[in-house]
Amino acid sequence: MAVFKKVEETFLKGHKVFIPSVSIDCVIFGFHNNQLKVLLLKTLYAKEWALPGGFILKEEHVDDSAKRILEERTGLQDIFLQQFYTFGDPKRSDQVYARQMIKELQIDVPISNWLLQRFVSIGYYALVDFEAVNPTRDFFSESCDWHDIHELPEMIMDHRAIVDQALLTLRMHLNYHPVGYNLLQEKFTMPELQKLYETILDQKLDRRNFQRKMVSYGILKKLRERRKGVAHKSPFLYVFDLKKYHKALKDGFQTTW
Amino acid sequence: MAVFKKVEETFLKGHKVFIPSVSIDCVIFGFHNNQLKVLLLKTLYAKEWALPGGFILKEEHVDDSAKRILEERTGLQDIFLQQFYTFGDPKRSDQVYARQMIKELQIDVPISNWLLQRFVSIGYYALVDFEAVNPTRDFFSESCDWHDIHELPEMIMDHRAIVDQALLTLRMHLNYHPVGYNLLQEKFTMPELQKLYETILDQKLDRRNFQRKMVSYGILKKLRERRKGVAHKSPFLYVFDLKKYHKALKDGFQTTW
DNA sequence: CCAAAAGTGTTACAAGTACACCCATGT
DNA sequence: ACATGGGTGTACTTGTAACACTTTTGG
Repeated sequence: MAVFKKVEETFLKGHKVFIPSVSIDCVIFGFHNNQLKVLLLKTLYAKEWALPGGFILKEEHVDDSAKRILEERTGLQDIFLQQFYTFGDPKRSDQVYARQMIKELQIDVPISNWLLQRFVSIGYYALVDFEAVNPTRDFFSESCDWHDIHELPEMIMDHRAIVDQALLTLRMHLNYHPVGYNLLQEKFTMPELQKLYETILDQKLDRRNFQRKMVSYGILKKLRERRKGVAHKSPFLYVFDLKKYHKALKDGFQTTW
Repeated sequence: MAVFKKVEETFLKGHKVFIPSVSIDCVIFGFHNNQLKVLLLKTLYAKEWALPGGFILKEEHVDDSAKRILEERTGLQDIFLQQFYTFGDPKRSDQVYARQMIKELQIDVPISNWLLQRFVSIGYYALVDFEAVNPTRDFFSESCDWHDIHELPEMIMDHRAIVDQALLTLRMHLNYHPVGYNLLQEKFTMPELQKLYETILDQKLDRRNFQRKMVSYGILKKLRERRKGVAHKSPFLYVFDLKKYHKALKDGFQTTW
């Protein structure tokens, strides 16, 4: 059984390729049907779900580890990734689930095994195009699925707190870095962009003020095209003006002082 | 020689008490003579300076490790501490300096020694009362001193970049969390508070607008007392209204949306 | 008595908020 | 034809920026 082999190999040989004590957890946000979604893995040997995560190769930049983990779960490259916090509570206890696993799989693993040690976990959040993602489970899980941010299932360890922290950070960053580019299709309408903001911020925004503010950033290009086949008045399509978008990101959007 | 003993012990027995692969670096900010200062350690076996840092005890919360490290260097408890980024470039190479040390001290250490491995470092910044600090060196350094943020000496590894990142983060946080409370004496004048802000932000601010804005936060108490013995008109003293200060911190100062 | 710093107030402009009208589209 | 959502404009409120005058103090 391939899964068994792979899990056993990770337990027994992981310490040769990964650095110990440090893991990575990714909160992958997507947007679909006007809802903010998070990509989760159903654990094999527990009823809870888990964040896509992994370990850091001995000579790998931590950012690259996160990127690698993300590519494996989504099939996407060039993902928008942002480190947001490192979780260092000794009682996060990655061990509980790991112990359950070796018990279920009846792998012969000493208590000193690297995976049974305490882990500090570096949290990254990612913004991805929901449609483009091909959710792919890993060897420690039975499936990989999107979950509405408002209806998250039971999650292992402190993963729920990690999601909450990621969302808080994303909300903060929203003021500095317009995120639509990463979460929407190439072409989108203003109402769609607004729904995205409303969903992330979990509050209603004024239609007209939102439009004015977005336009004022000067990073959007309004197309002559309109969204077809929808009920009511057909809205205009927009795309990000990548040149101006990246320039604005570099210069920063807001400073107050 | 006590230093030798302690360093040797860390190399040889550190892996029994600390978790591997993870270190902590602290950027300790103080304010003195209208200048922003950073507390640095002069390394024993190199000409460069280093950030106060350390490792995480096996059962210790990472926040507590940072707190412990800070207490050891400053003699202060209850310090304002904020995790701001985790540095994970494999080429940060903590090893260079460690290797230099074992060469100088002629300690017999195998290449597999825990301290010669790659480290991921969690960055914390701290805001402390300059006057209250008693700078104390550790066993890897010959002295511990304040340095002006604008005149930093040569620093080991990526420590300079860590300081820069800490300062950037502090500037960002300034909009959300007024920091005067941690960096100034209990009683202070408005011009002193303004100097602090100007120093952190590295820009002049308008006297009158600054005062109005600060007062509008409603977290200061104006005393009847004035600063005595200074040239020119004596300025009023202020203290933080701790009750309102903490309430404001919890509620947040700014949200824009 | 004067230079330098501190206290205070006013005005102009930009940004954010609230709200109203008309238009296009599918049912 | 009409209900629903989309496009656009305008007044009001708040916040930020720029700026001037008076007061106090030590030298």
